[in-house]
Amino acid sequence: MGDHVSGKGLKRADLARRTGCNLETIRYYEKIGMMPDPPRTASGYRVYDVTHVGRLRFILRGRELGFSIEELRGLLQLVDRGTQTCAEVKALTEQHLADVRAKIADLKRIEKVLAATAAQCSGKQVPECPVLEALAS
Amino acid sequence: MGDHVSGKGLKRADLARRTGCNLETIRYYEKIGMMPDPPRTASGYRVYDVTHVGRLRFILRGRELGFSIEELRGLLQLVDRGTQTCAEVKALTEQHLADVRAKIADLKRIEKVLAATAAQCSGKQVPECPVLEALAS
DNA sequence: CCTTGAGTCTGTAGTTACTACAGACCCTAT
DNA sequence: ATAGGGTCTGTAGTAACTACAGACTCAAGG
Repeated sequence: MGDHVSGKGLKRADLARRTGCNLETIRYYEKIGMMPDPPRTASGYRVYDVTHVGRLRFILRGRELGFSIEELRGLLQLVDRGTQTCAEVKALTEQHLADVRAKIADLKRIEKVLAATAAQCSGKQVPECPVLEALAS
Repeated sequence: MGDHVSGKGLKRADLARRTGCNLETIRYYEKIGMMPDPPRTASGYRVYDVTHVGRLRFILRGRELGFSIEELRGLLQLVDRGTQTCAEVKALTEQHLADVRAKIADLKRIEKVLAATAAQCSGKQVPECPVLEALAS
Protein backbone atom coordinates (compact mmCIF):
# COMPACT_ATOMS: atom_id res chain seq x y z
CA MET A 1 0.00 0.00 0.00
CA GLY A 2 1.18 3.46 -0.40
CA ASP A 3 0.35 6.85 -1.52
CA HIS A 4 -0.73 6.12 -5.07
CA VAL A 5 -2.60 2.92 -4.42
CA SER A 6 -5.54 3.96 -2.31
CA GLY A 7 -5.43 7.74 -2.20
CA LYS A 8 -5.72 7.74 1.58
CA GLY A 9 -3.72 6.30 4.41
CA LEU A 10 -0.35 7.91 3.78
CA LYS A 11 2.64 6.61 5.64
CA ARG A 12 5.35 8.87 6.87
CA ALA A 13 7.51 8.35 3.79
CA ASP A 14 4.51 9.14 1.59
CA LEU A 15 3.93 12.41 3.36
CA ALA A 16 7.60 13.21 3.08
CA ARG A 17 7.64 12.54 -0.65
CA ARG A 18 4.48 14.56 -1.27
CA THR A 19 5.78 17.60 0.53
CA GLY A 20 9.51 17.33 -0.04
CA CYS A 21 9.96 17.32 3.71
CA ASN A 22 12.69 15.30 5.33
CA LEU A 23 11.36 12.12 6.91
CA GLU A 24 12.66 12.86 10.36
CA THR A 25 11.49 16.42 10.28
CA ILE A 26 7.91 15.22 10.19
CA ARG A 27 8.39 13.42 13.47
CA TYR A 28 10.12 16.50 14.83
CA TYR A 29 7.20 18.77 13.94
CA GLU A 30 4.87 16.34 15.63
CA LYS A 31 7.02 16.30 18.73
CA ILE A 32 7.04 20.07 19.07
CA GLY A 33 3.32 20.29 18.42
CA MET A 34 3.36 21.89 14.98
CA MET A 35 1.77 18.84 13.41
CA PRO A 36 -1.09 17.01 15.13
CA ASP A 37 -0.53 13.52 16.46
CA PRO A 38 -1.79 11.38 13.60
CA PRO A 39 -3.89 8.26 14.04
CA ARG A 40 -1.99 5.00 14.10
CA THR A 41 -2.44 1.56 12.65
CA ALA A 42 -2.82 -1.36 15.05
CA SER A 43 0.91 -1.88 14.92
CA GLY A 44 1.70 1.75 15.62
CA TYR A 45 2.42 3.17 12.16
CA ARG A 46 1.40 6.79 11.64
CA VAL A 47 -1.40 7.33 9.13
CA TYR A 48 -1.73 10.67 7.37
CA ASP A 49 -4.29 12.16 5.03
CA VAL A 50 -4.61 15.25 2.85
CA THR A 51 -5.17 17.57 5.79
CA HIS A 52 -1.72 16.65 7.04
CA VAL A 53 -0.27 17.33 3.61
CA GLY A 54 -1.82 20.78 3.66
CA ARG A 55 -0.62 21.62 7.10
CA LEU A 56 2.90 20.43 6.47
CA ARG A 57 3.06 22.42 3.25
CA PHE A 58 1.92 25.47 5.18
CA ILE A 59 4.75 25.03 7.64
CA LEU A 60 7.34 24.36 4.95
CA ARG A 61 6.31 27.41 2.92
CA GLY A 62 6.46 29.53 6.02
CA ARG A 63 9.93 28.25 6.80
CA GLU A 64 11.05 28.98 3.25
CA LEU A 65 9.88 32.55 3.80
CA GLY A 66 12.05 32.71 6.89
CA PHE A 67 9.31 32.56 9.52
CA SER A 68 10.61 30.98 12.71
CA ILE A 69 8.89 28.00 14.22
CA GLU A 70 7.50 30.24 16.95
CA GLU A 71 6.14 32.73 14.44
CA LEU A 72 4.45 29.92 12.56
CA ARG A 73 3.11 28.52 15.79
CA GLY A 74 1.46 31.87 16.42
CA LEU A 75 -0.03 31.89 12.93
CA LEU A 76 -1.23 28.31 13.19
CA GLN A 77 -2.82 28.88 16.57
CA LEU A 78 -4.90 31.66 15.11
CA VAL A 79 -5.89 29.44 12.21
CA ASP A 80 -6.58 26.44 14.42
CA ARG A 81 -8.88 28.47 16.61
CA GLY A 82 -10.45 29.97 13.51
CA THR A 83 -10.12 33.40 15.07
CA GLN A 84 -7.60 34.91 12.69
CA THR A 85 -8.20 38.21 10.99
CA CYS A 86 -6.35 39.65 8.05
CA ALA A 87 -5.24 42.50 10.31
CA GLU A 88 -3.57 40.14 12.77
CA VAL A 89 -1.87 38.08 10.11
CA LYS A 90 -0.70 41.18 8.31
CA ALA A 91 0.79 42.57 11.51
CA LEU A 92 2.77 39.38 12.12
CA THR A 93 3.91 39.34 8.51
CA GLU A 94 5.07 42.92 8.62
CA GLN A 95 6.97 42.31 11.82
CA HIS A 96 8.72 39.44 10.14
CA LEU A 97 9.36 41.54 7.07
CA ALA A 98 11.02 44.14 9.26
CA ASP A 99 13.27 41.45 10.73
CA VAL A 100 14.22 40.23 7.27
CA ARG A 101 15.05 43.75 6.19
CA ALA A 102 17.20 44.25 9.26
CA LYS A 103 19.12 41.10 8.44
CA ILE A 104 19.64 42.26 4.89
CA ALA A 105 20.96 45.60 6.08
CA ASP A 106 23.31 43.82 8.46
CA LEU A 107 24.67 41.56 5.75
CA LYS A 108 25.08 44.45 3.34
CA ARG A 109 27.17 46.28 5.88
CA ILE A 110 29.32 43.18 6.27
CA GLU A 111 29.57 42.76 2.52
CA LYS A 112 30.85 46.30 2.09
CA VAL A 113 33.61 45.87 4.63
CA LEU A 114 34.67 42.52 3.23
CA ALA A 115 34.67 43.70 -0.36
CA ALA A 116 36.59 46.86 0.44
CA THR A 117 39.17 45.01 2.48
CA ALA A 118 39.67 42.17 0.00
CA ALA A 119 40.07 44.75 -2.75
CA GLN A 120 43.15 46.05 -0.98
CA CYS A 121 44.83 42.65 -0.99
CA SER A 122 47.79 42.27 -3.27
CA GLY A 123 47.03 38.58 -3.53
CA LYS A 124 50.74 37.87 -3.55
CA GLN A 125 52.78 35.28 -1.69
CA VAL A 126 53.62 37.75 1.06
CA PRO A 127 52.69 37.41 4.73
CA GLU A 128 51.28 40.90 5.22
CA CYS A 129 47.60 41.15 4.35
CA PRO A 130 45.01 43.92 4.69
CA VAL A 131 42.41 41.44 5.87
CA LEU A 132 44.51 40.33 8.80
CA GLU A 133 45.30 43.93 9.63
CA ALA A 134 41.62 44.78 9.60
CA LEU A 135 40.91 41.94 12.00
CA ALA A 136 43.87 42.56 14.30
CA SER A 137 43.78 46.34 14.32
CA MET B 1 44.20 44.10 41.48
CA GLY B 2 42.68 44.42 38.18
CA ASP B 3 43.09 45.64 34.76
CA HIS B 4 43.91 49.26 35.49
CA VAL B 5 46.16 48.75 38.48
CA SER B 6 49.18 46.91 37.16
CA GLY B 7 48.75 46.82 33.41
CA LYS B 8 49.33 43.07 33.36
CA GLY B 9 47.65 40.07 34.90
CA LEU B 10 44.14 40.45 33.57
CA LYS B 11 41.42 38.31 35.04
CA ARG B 12 38.64 36.92 32.95
CA ALA B 13 36.29 39.80 33.72
CA ASP B 14 39.03 42.27 32.78
CA LEU B 15 39.50 40.60 29.42
CA ALA B 16 35.75 40.60 28.92
CA ARG B 17 35.49 44.29 29.69
CA ARG B 18 38.41 45.25 27.45
CA THR B 19 37.02 43.38 24.48
CA GLY B 20 33.31 43.66 25.05
CA CYS B 21 33.15 39.89 24.98
CA ASN B 22 30.71 37.98 27.15
CA LEU B 23 32.39 36.44 30.17
CA GLU B 24 31.34 32.90 29.42
CA THR B 25 32.23 33.15 25.78
CA ILE B 26 35.88 33.53 26.74
CA ARG B 27 35.80 30.19 28.45
CA TYR B 28 33.96 28.75 25.49
CA TYR B 29 36.62 29.93 23.03
CA GLU B 30 39.27 28.39 25.24
CA LYS B 31 37.39 25.11 25.36
CA ILE B 32 37.10 24.86 21.59
CA GLY B 33 40.73 25.82 21.10
CA MET B 34 40.27 29.29 19.62
CA MET B 35 41.96 30.93 22.58
CA PRO B 36 45.08 29.39 24.15
CA ASP B 37 44.90 27.94 27.64
CA PRO B 38 46.09 30.86 29.74
CA PRO B 39 48.45 30.54 32.68
CA ARG B 40 46.81 30.24 36.07
CA THR B 41 47.40 31.65 39.51
CA ALA B 42 48.19 29.22 42.33
CA SER B 43 44.49 29.07 43.13
CA GLY B 44 43.49 28.35 39.54
CA TYR B 45 42.41 31.77 38.27
CA ARG B 46 43.13 32.45 34.61
CA VAL B 47 45.66 35.19 33.94
CA TYR B 48 45.58 37.04 30.63
CA ASP B 49 47.84 39.61 29.03
CA VAL B 50 47.74 41.89 25.98
CA THR B 51 48.36 39.05 23.55
CA HIS B 52 45.10 37.49 24.68
CA VAL B 53 43.33 40.81 24.21
CA GLY B 54 44.62 40.97 20.65
CA ARG B 55 43.62 37.46 19.81
CA LEU B 56 40.16 37.77 21.27
CA ARG B 57 39.60 41.03 19.40
CA PHE B 58 40.65 39.25 16.23
CA ILE B 59 38.08 36.56 16.79
CA LEU B 60 35.34 39.00 17.73
CA ARG B 61 35.95 41.19 14.68
CA GLY B 62 35.90 38.14 12.49
CA ARG B 63 32.61 37.05 14.00
CA GLU B 64 31.17 40.52 13.47
CA LEU B 65 32.08 40.13 9.81
CA GLY B 66 30.17 36.89 9.73
CA PHE B 67 33.11 34.49 9.59
CA SER B 68 32.21 31.17 11.15
CA ILE B 69 34.28 29.73 13.95
CA GLU B 70 35.71 27.18 11.53
CA GLU B 71 36.65 29.86 9.04
CA LEU B 72 38.40 31.81 11.76
CA ARG B 73 40.11 28.66 12.97
CA GLY B 74 41.56 28.27 9.48
CA LEU B 75 42.73 31.87 9.46
CA LEU B 76 44.21 31.62 12.93
CA GLN B 77 46.02 28.39 12.14
CA LEU B 78 47.77 30.08 9.25
CA VAL B 79 48.67 33.02 11.47
CA ASP B 80 49.79 30.80 14.35
CA ARG B 81 52.08 28.84 12.08
CA GLY B 82 53.29 32.12 10.57
CA THR B 83 52.78 30.61 7.13
CA GLN B 84 49.97 32.81 5.88
CA THR B 85 50.19 34.63 2.59
CA CYS B 86 48.00 37.46 1.39
CA ALA B 87 46.85 35.16 -1.43
CA GLU B 88 45.57 32.52 0.97
CA VAL B 89 43.83 34.98 3.22
CA LYS B 90 42.29 36.77 0.28
CA ALA B 91 40.95 33.49 -1.07
CA LEU B 92 39.28 32.63 2.24
CA THR B 93 37.86 36.13 2.46
CA GLU B 94 36.42 36.00 -1.02
CA GLN B 95 34.84 32.66 -0.39
CA HIS B 96 33.21 34.13 2.68
CA LEU B 97 32.16 37.18 0.73
CA ALA B 98 30.46 34.92 -1.81
CA ASP B 99 28.57 33.20 1.01
CA VAL B 100 27.45 36.55 2.39
CA ARG B 101 26.24 37.64 -1.03
CA ALA B 102 24.31 34.42 -1.43
CA LYS B 103 22.58 34.99 1.89
CA ILE B 104 21.70 38.53 0.88
CA ALA B 105 20.22 37.30 -2.38
CA ASP B 106 18.20 34.72 -0.51
CA LEU B 107 16.82 37.24 1.94
CA LYS B 108 15.99 39.69 -0.83
CA ARG B 109 13.96 37.03 -2.56
CA ILE B 110 12.11 36.41 0.70
CA GLU B 111 11.62 40.11 1.24
CA LYS B 112 10.01 40.54 -2.17
CA VAL B 113 7.50 37.77 -1.60
CA LEU B 114 6.61 38.99 1.88
CA ALA B 115 6.25 42.59 0.81
CA ALA B 116 4.14 41.72 -2.22
CA THR B 117 1.89 39.44 -0.22
CA ALA B 118 1.44 41.79 2.71
CA ALA B 119 0.62 44.58 0.27
CA GLN B 120 -2.42 42.60 -0.84
CA CYS B 121 -3.82 42.41 2.68
CA SER B 122 -6.89 44.43 3.38
CA GLY B 123 -5.85 44.65 7.00
CA LYS B 124 -9.48 44.37 8.00
CA GLN B 125 -11.16 42.30 10.70
CA VAL B 126 -11.99 39.54 8.21
CA PRO B 127 -10.75 35.96 8.36
CA GLU B 128 -9.60 35.68 4.75
CA CYS B 129 -6.03 36.82 4.24
CA PRO B 130 -3.67 36.76 1.25
CA VAL B 131 -0.79 35.72 3.48
CA LEU B 132 -2.57 32.61 4.67
CA GLU B 133 -3.58 31.80 1.12
CA ALA B 134 0.00 32.13 -0.02
CA LEU B 135 1.12 29.73 2.68
CA ALA B 136 -1.70 27.24 2.23
CA SER B 137 -1.90 27.31 -1.56
C1' DC C 1 40.53 37.66 62.99
C1' DC C 2 36.34 36.97 60.90
C1' DT C 3 32.78 37.79 58.02
C1' DT C 4 30.65 39.31 53.87
C1' DG C 5 30.15 40.10 49.25
C1' DA C 6 32.02 39.88 44.85
C1' DG C 7 34.59 37.37 41.64
C1' DT C 8 36.12 32.88 39.89
C1' DC C 9 36.13 27.90 39.17
C1' DT C 10 33.96 23.50 37.11
C1' DG C 11 30.63 20.95 34.64
C1' DT C 12 26.29 20.84 32.60
C1' DA C 13 21.89 22.26 30.43
C1' DG C 14 19.46 25.30 27.49
C1' DT C 15 18.83 27.74 22.94
C1' DT C 16 17.08 26.93 17.17
C1' DA C 17 15.66 23.82 13.80
C1' DC C 18 16.60 20.17 12.47
C1' DT C 19 19.31 15.56 11.04
C1' DA C 20 21.09 11.08 11.81
C1' DC C 21 21.71 7.21 13.93
C1' DA C 22 20.96 2.31 16.71
C1' DG C 23 18.28 -1.38 17.82
C1' DA C 24 13.80 -3.27 17.72
C1' DC C 25 9.60 -4.12 15.18
C1' DC C 26 6.54 -4.96 11.19
C1' DC C 27 4.99 -6.06 6.54
C1' DT C 28 5.20 -7.80 1.92
C1' DA C 29 6.89 -10.46 -1.77
C1' DT C 30 9.26 -14.43 -3.20
C1' DA D 1 10.14 -19.08 5.71
C1' DT D 2 12.94 -15.55 4.98
C1' DA D 3 14.96 -11.47 3.06
C1' DG D 4 14.47 -6.73 2.23
C1' DG D 5 12.46 -2.90 3.00
C1' DG D 6 9.95 0.45 5.92
C1' DT D 7 8.72 1.98 10.50
C1' DC D 8 9.04 2.65 15.51
C1' DT D 9 11.44 4.75 19.74
C1' DG D 10 14.80 7.44 22.04
C1' DT D 11 18.99 9.77 21.86
C1' DA D 12 22.97 12.39 20.18
C1' DG D 13 24.91 15.52 17.08
C1' DT D 14 25.12 20.23 14.57
C1' DA D 15 26.62 26.10 15.47
C1' DA D 16 27.78 29.35 18.61
C1' DC D 17 27.04 30.60 22.37
C1' DT D 18 24.59 31.68 27.15
C1' DA D 19 23.31 30.71 31.74
C1' DC D 20 23.16 28.44 35.63
C1' DA D 21 24.41 25.67 40.32
C1' DG D 22 27.48 24.73 43.82
C1' DA D 23 32.08 25.19 45.44
C1' DC D 24 36.04 28.02 46.09
C1' DT D 25 38.97 32.29 46.63
C1' DC D 26 40.01 36.93 47.62
C1' DA D 27 40.00 41.69 49.43
C1' DA D 28 38.01 44.97 52.45
C1' DG D 29 35.38 46.35 56.65
C1' DG D 30 34.41 45.84 61.46
